[in-house]
Amino acid sequence: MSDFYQKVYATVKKIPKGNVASYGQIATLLGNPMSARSVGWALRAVPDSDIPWHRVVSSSGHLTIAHPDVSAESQKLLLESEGVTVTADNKNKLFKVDMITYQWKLS
DNA sequence: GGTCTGACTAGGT
DNA sequence: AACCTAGCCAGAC
Repeated sequence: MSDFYQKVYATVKKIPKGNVASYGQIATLLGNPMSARSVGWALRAVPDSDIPWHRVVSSSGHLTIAHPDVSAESQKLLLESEGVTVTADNKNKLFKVDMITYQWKLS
């Protein structure tokens, strides 16, 4: 397991319940603003369910998940269970959250 | 060690 | 507003 993965997981764990963060935001916190794609790559291989990966969405708020065993619908349910409103676009083919309201803001 | 791929993004059509 | 393109970085081969 590379340091990069560890950093990503550690940062994702810090996202408060009921909030979401973008891939780019995570990357910025790691010190590499341009490595948003790599953040997604790390989340793809999340080792345990102890990590709130569902709180990470694209910068536009879309649930652009691509995982063999987990669907965007599962992510939607997880977010809603934390009080995050998830809207459905294009007849449930794509979900998204309101970043203005729910994006993780550092204090 | 070069190439390809992708849970990304910002900017342009 | 939906779609396309070009940069980015880390992993897999």
